[in-house]
Amino acid sequence: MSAWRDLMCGEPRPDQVGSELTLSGWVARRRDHGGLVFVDLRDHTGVTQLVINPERSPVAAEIAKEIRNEFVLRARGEIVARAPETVNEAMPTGEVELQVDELEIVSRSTPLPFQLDEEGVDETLRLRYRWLDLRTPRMQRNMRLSHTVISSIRRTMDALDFVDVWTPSMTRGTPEGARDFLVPVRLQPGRFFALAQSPQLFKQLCMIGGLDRYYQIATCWRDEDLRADRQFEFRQLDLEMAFVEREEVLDVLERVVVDAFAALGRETPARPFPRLTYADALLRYGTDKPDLRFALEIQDATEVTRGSEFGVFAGADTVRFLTVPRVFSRTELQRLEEIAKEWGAKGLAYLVYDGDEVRSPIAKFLSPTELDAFRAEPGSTVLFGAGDEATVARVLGGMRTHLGRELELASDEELFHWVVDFPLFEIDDETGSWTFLHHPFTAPIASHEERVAGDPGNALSQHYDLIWNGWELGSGSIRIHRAEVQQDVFRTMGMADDEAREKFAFLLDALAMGAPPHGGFAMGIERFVALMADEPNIRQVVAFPKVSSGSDPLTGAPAPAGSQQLRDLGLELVGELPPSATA
RNA sequence: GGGGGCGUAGUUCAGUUGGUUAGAACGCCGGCCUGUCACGCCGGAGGUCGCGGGUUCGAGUCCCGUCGCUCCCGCCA
Repeated sequence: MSAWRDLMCGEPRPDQVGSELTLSGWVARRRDHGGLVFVDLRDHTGVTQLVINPERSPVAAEIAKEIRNEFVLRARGEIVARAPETVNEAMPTGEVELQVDELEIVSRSTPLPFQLDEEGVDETLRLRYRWLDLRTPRMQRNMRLSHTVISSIRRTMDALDFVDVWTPSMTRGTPEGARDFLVPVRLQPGRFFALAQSPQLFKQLCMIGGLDRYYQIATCWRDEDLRADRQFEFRQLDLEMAFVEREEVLDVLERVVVDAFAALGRETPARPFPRLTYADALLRYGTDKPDLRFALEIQDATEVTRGSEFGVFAGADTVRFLTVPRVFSRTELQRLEEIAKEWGAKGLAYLVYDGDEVRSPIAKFLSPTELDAFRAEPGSTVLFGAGDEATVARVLGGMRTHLGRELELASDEELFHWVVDFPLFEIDDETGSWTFLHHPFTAPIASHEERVAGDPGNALSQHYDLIWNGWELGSGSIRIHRAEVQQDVFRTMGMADDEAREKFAFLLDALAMGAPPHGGFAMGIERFVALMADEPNIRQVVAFPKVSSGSDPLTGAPAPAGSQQLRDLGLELVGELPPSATA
């Protein structure tokens, strides 16, 4: 029993009536009745009412006059039962209260910049005073939920004999992928570390090093624009396993997810999670991370519309449509068309089945066969995408997601699924040459190894994504474990052998010295927790996040560097910089 | 780099077609109050309407620019 508190503020109950004890916490509210003073004393467990009665303790009553919101108090007194008419059924501790004998103001507080019980407070203000925001039930819940998830993950990994290995944050820049955060080095001016975008290569080296099952809650850094689900720095459950095939990796991840649900006392999702191929996902949902909580599916009409009298259909590589169980007004359709155009559509053809009537500017061009193919229930709308395949998928996929959200079509179940059989390569729009879809260490499926060099566009990879309600939780793959396959991949990407050697000598050497087959996964911790907490962005589950411009309202970082500091690093600022950049 | 939304008191917001001294609630300060629990009552302080420019007799309101926040596209191996 500490002198500071014998119970937490949420704990007093009727069976403790009569006990003399100390409570410590923050003042949530003071109700001063002139004589009697009531104080709601709060900590993260809850609130207990203190009663300061001048007849019981004149000294405490004198002190109580000074009390303001968010003062830290220590109160010693007796837990007493409340009179029946003063019981507060709305609070767990509402049957009792602490009659205060001794009261100490442990710490004072200035008036707050915002009220802790107010909703909708500007987020920058909350972040500027995050220590206050953290006191709110929302943030307490999120921080503790985050902890519960992470400790559950560690338990699962431990139970499955994974070894937690620390890998460097400061490492060598990766030539492709996201922008690196660079760290200048005083001992070697002009040279830079890059902050790790992920421990990818190190964990592969762990496998080659015989560590067999590696994991880490790894912090990663990527210098890309921030989003609701993206921060400069974030954590991932990073794992890698030797002598495994895809199914064993997926099994581990499913356990991690199910155990986390159980740790939070929630109904666990059914295993195994459904599988969807990349090709199927793109065809039916127009995206590789579909939200499957609603059933809308895209259908292909390319065959049906071949030779259509509607020129747009006839001239398109691909024609697909999405049937939505709702009728839209002209205005709504115009709005949808604008959205479709933002995604690259030239327009948005539609058929509205409004009762017996079909509203559509294009119906008159369509043959009976076509109309038959598109026929839908009265009270629905068919939306078309026509053009190249990628654009059609993007437009109709985007439309599906947009309408799913807008029309609130999603069921309230938690849906996890895997997307598998991704292509190994895609054409880089800028260079016109082959580039990897995920990273260059992903293995092709065994029967497609020859295609790496011979037919890259048709080589499927052993990559897999884990999707939860339309959010990409993470991804992984079986990796290349043979140096010659790795060389083939680099060559297909147009990387000369000496260039590959220069950038990845250590990997190629390692692969050449007894590399076991291996594969792994990386799951975004903050995304997982944000979804668990039902928060719309990951800032709400990060203790001290950055805002979308990339700055931290609390510390004011990033900040200019002093000129001496820059000189030590061999750095000089050039070009036009905002005034704030000069120290 | 591009597109959308927002910016009025410490906070959350209202502010009509451009028109008198920019309001409310909560918070804050002072006073009263011994059973409240969103305590109550009385009184008070508090505003560069994000910033700059323009139109106008007159701008919180209209226009242009800019800054900040936010969501999205690009980007995120």
